Amino acid sequence: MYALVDCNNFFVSCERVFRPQLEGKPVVVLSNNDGCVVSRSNESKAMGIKMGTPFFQIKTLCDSGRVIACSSNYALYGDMSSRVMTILSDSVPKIEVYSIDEAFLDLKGLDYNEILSLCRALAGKVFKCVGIPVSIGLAPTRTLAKVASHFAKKYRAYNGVCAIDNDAKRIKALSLTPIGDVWGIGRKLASKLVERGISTALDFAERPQSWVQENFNITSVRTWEELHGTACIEYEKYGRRKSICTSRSFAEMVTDEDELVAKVSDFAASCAKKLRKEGSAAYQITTFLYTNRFRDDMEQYFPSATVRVPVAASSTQEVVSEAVRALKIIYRPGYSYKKAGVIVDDLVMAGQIQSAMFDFDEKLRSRQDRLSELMDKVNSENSGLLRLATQNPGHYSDGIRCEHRSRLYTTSMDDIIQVKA
DNA sequence: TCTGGGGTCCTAGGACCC
DNA sequence: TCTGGGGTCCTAGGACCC
Repeated sequence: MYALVDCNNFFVSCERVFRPQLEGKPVVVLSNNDGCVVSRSNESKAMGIKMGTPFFQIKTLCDSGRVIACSSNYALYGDMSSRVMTILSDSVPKIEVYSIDEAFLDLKGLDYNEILSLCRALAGKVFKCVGIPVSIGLAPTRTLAKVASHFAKKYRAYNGVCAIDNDAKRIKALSLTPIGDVWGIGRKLASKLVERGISTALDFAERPQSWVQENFNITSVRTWEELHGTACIEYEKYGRRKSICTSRSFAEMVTDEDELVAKVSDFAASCAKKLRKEGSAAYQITTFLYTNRFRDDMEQYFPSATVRVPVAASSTQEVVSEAVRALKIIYRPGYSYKKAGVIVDDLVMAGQIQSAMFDFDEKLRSRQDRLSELMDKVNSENSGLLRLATQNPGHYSDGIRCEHRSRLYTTSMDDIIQVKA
């Protein structure tokens, strides 16, 4: 059996832990820049507010106090998440953290009765210790566990834990699940399936496997298998990430090249820091720019440029200078840019970097690496104190809108440092 | 006026090889 | 004028996830 533990309305629940007065009220959490809705309480869902709704469309509701909006506070959510995950991993042999608010539990070797009571106890323990309500779905495959967790969340009678543990329950659950709600069936696929008369997960499962194979791809066949109770989506191997990205939309559109250089430098510096933190280095650095895709009245331009380095890089200096080089390749005056970002990929572990045969810059590289190490050390105590001259003073998140931000309740030192900076 | 950010996997098609 | 066949590898872009 697989168990999927899913935190209910996670970001909203995090806010409520520290502001209990939000309990029972319609609350939403907004994305960066107070752009759109990314988490909703049950009450705001009931009002018909959809995931991804642009904030300006519900601003009147918020201004009149009928809905409470919070700016997102990722430092807080990350910290709450790790508290939840710690409790889970202390309680079962192995967990796989699937996202900030979800984890699969490996329950091998436990007998069924034990599993059910363990899951009930776990849900209680997480709520008691962290204050976050969770739903747990139990089933023979991950896809069915996802389905089960939806039922656990939707119907109070389950008390937070729902098991799909026989065929009758499986059929019943699938018949009540819209095809688009199935894990792995996205918008495009769902509409194709609906066109072919398939509206529920059961409709899909009842088609012959050969039909799925002929009309769709391997991913859909796996989903079909999983819905039938055959596990075929593997436990993710704990590999390192294959790419790292830092990007932001801007509150105000940017036209000036120097301003973009400063922002891209910040994003690149952030990528370099993430690389060093997990002990890897990158052969490829990509910079991309977006104009505002919602403005039909303006010229659109979505360029990107990728540069390769001969020796995998993780120093702030090198990643920043390559990202800026890529930016200068794609920058065109006359456009208003709404978003930019830097991606580093083709990653290797820092210990396994292959030196280039004619690396005339070897000394320079090793000095830059040492300097970056030093920057990390200083910056860990004084966030953002040391930076390259091309970077912005302050933090790249400064200047983006967050007018409804909660305090950094669990990481208060960071709070103070941010205020100083 | 105002519309997020960070990932993974799959596949078609091109480049290249013999 | 006529211009093969079969295989692998790589990559960009699409679809999906939270």
